[in-house]
Amino acid sequence: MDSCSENTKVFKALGDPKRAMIVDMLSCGELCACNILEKFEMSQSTLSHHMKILCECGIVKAREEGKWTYYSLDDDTVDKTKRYFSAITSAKENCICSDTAGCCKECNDHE
Amino acid sequence: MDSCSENTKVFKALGDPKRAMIVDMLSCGELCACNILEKFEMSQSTLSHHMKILCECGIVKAREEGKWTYYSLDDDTVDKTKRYFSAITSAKENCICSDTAGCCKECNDHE
DNA sequence: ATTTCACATTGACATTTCTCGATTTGACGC
DNA sequence: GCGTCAAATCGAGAAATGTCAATGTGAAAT
Repeated sequence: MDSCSENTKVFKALGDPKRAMIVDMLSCGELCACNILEKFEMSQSTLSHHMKILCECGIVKAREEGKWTYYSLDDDTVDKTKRYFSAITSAKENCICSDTAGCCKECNDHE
Repeated sequence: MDSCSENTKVFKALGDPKRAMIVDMLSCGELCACNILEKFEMSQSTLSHHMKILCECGIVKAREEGKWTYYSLDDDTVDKTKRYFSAITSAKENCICSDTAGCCKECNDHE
C-alpha cells in the first residue's frame, strides 16, 4: 500500500537544500562520500548524518567496498515518489469522502 | 532561475504527512479551512499554521471571501516542483563539475 | 602490529518545528 | 452597537533538526 508517511519521508529528506543537491549529484551516477564531501562546506560527520537520512527514506542506497562507501539513487523509490507526488496533486474520484478520511485518520493516530 | 532553496521549501512543506494530506484534499478543488479542519484531529490554530507554510512555499493559494478563506493548489508551482524533482533525479551533462559545484556554493553560502 | 584512511556514531548545543490555549481581527446577522 | 463565527496571530512548551568536535570502527597499507 501507499502509506503516506513512507512517501513523505522522502519529501522531508529533500526538504534540506544540501540533501537535494546531493541527490542531484548522485543522479549522474554512484559517488563515494569523499567525492560528495569535497563539494560542500560541511564537516564529515554532518555529511554522514545527511547520507543516513537519505538512505533511511529509501531514495539513496549505499554500497560498501573496502574503506569506501558508494552512494547511488534508488530508481524504484524515485519512481514511486514521482507517482505519489502526481497522485496527491491531481484530481481523483472519492477524494475527501472516503479515501482521504481514512488516511487522515492514520495521520491523526500516528502523531 | 531554478533556485534550489525555492523548490526545497515545497518538499519541506510536503514532508509533513498532514500537510501532504491537505494537498491531496485540495487536488480535487477548492476548500475552506473549516472543511479541512473537520477531517483532522488538530486545533484550529495548528491548521492555520500548516496552511501558512503551504502558502508560503507556493503550492497552495488562499482566496478570502467574507468570513471564509478558500484554499486551492497552485498548478504552476505543482508543475515546477514536478520538473525540479525530475531534474535532480535524472542524469544530465556537466553534473558535478560545473553545475552542481555552483549550486553547492550557493547552499554553502546561505546557511 | 601499527598506522592510516574512510566513514559512522556519540554527545552537545543552537535553531527550528509542531502543537496548543488564549487572544485578536474582520465579516456577518441581529 | 453587540454577539457570533471564521480564521490569523501570539506566547509558550515539547520535540525534532542541523551542526560540530571528538571518538569509535573496520579495512588497507606499511
